[in-house]
Amino acid sequence: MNNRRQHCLSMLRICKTLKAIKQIHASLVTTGHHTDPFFAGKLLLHCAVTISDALDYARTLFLHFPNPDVFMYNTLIRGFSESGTPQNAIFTFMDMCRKSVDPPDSFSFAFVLKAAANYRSLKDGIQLHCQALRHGLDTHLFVGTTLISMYGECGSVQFAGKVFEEIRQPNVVMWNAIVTACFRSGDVKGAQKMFDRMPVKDLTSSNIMLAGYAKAGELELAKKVFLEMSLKDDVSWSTMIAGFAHNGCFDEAFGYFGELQRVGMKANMVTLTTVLSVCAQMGAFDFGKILHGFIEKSGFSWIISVNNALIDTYSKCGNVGMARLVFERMPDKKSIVSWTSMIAGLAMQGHGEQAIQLFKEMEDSGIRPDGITCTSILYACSHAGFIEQGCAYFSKMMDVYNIEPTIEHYGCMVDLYGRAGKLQKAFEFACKMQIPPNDIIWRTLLGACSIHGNVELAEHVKDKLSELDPNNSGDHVLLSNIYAVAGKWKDVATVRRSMTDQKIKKTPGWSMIQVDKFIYSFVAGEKPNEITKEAFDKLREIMLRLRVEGGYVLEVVSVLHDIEEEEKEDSVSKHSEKLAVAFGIARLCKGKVIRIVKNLRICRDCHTFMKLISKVYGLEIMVRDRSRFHSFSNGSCSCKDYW
DNA sequence: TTAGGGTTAG
Repeated sequence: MNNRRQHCLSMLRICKTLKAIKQIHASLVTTGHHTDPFFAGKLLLHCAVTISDALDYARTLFLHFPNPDVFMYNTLIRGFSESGTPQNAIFTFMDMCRKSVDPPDSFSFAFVLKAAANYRSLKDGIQLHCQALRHGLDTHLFVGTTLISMYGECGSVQFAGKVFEEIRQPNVVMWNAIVTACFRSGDVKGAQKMFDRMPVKDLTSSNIMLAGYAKAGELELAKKVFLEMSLKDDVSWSTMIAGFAHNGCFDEAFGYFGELQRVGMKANMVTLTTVLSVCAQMGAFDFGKILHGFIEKSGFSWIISVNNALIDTYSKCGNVGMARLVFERMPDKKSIVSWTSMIAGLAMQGHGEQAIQLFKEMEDSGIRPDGITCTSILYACSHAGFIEQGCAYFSKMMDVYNIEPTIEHYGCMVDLYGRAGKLQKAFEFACKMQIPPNDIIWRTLLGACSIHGNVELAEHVKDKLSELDPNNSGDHVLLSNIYAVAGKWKDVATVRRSMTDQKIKKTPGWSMIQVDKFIYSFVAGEKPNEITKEAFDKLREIMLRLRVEGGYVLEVVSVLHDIEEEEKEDSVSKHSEKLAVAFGIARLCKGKVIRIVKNLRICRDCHTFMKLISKVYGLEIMVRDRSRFHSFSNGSCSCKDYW
């Protein structure tokens, strides 16, 4: 019997797929061991916990087992608690209380409380707490710790505190749990107090403080703790990098990465994915390439998450070819994140057909899309003008893949109709949504009204926005631009006045360009300096050449005021991306691709301008705007003028 | 205790 047990265990150890699990199950049935609690328990554990997609099979196994013991109940609860449907863990737990001969133990409570925490159900959490109390397990170290975590996740720091104070001698894990719970509930001061009270602090406790401060945006406090730490590990460093990156302080995030290397600490895979995501957000292509080289050399290139980050980085830095190369190189190891990143990357570049083709390949290879994959394919359709395909994917998502649409999916659909000029359809769709439309939905529609010049609907939509997000400067500017295009100058003035009255400031546009090792940024309306003077001089020269050789005429519709034509020209010609591209032409070597990152969307005039430069100067220009890429070459753009 | 894919707009 012992030999058989050993054999079964070693079989399970090497078993990685559901198919292999089924074979082991079949062999247990032939020998009659499938009803033995030992074998059944181990098999169940493997299905419910170890293998990622075998939870349904675990449930079937469980249901066919005549008298499941506590271990089997706990295993199924554990599997469900980490799944997409943690509520099932609660149902299994209730079933256990009703039917099982043995009562739930500390493990049952630890797992089921984790489930309540995972879907943030305070109501279920409290009921489970009462049950734990009834069984005398509420002060058990494991159960108590999960109770604290659960209350923290559910935002109830008071209850977490009450549980904590009941424990006579909390260990360090429990202290960490109460500090985390405070941070989770947004109680930074409480976390600080608890941290000060801790009798013993280990490295983990300090790391929790770093992460908590950083997530709360308290970067100075995080820095202080970091400096005071006598011992720092790789987690401390990557927490700092991620913390600064999350708060938009990319330079400092990079700084910590440099410092980490200087002190001789080794970057782990989390650090690398974090730094890559900073590159992606900044559009820092050259640095991304250096990191890629480092990853290859240091043996991280087989890790799925690192590859996913590389795909995303290359995509967001405009090199979809390199992204594709990384993607193709991971044949059996693509995760749903890999597929989604690649589809989104293609979509951002305006390669709608290729995105759809890849989605098909994914389906053919038996991979099920998740909600985010569906958002990406809908995004691809809306940005390529594929209305029918977009609608078909939306239906397929619900009917075939059983995915409930979220606000993001609805957003894509409103964009799909709106961008294509079907404004009425877009409006009706927004009104009929299963969830209440948020500001983004209405803003999408306002953007569509701007593209297609529909003043009446724009005013109606702006009213909705004024209820949901009244101080958003972009909405005011957009409405003002819509009026300006329609020549309604009185209305333009009214919007302008209300912006001044409410102290709403227009976000200035900026563009960045890297030349050699430096990043230069150009901000609309900033004071002239040496760099901008150089850019302006070059820009004047370029404009002249484009007028003569390319027949360029400024498009000046999208300017706020009713001002003289000449002044409008001046305003449009100052757009930051024009200055950045002029600077690039002045400073970069011939033949080098000009890469620009911009914070807002590119305007129609700048778009025409870039197309002409690419033709007249024989250059390749890449502009990453707020939401996508424009690759200009030989007089045309990859977005096919649809954006 | 750290990370990684998604909707809009200025």
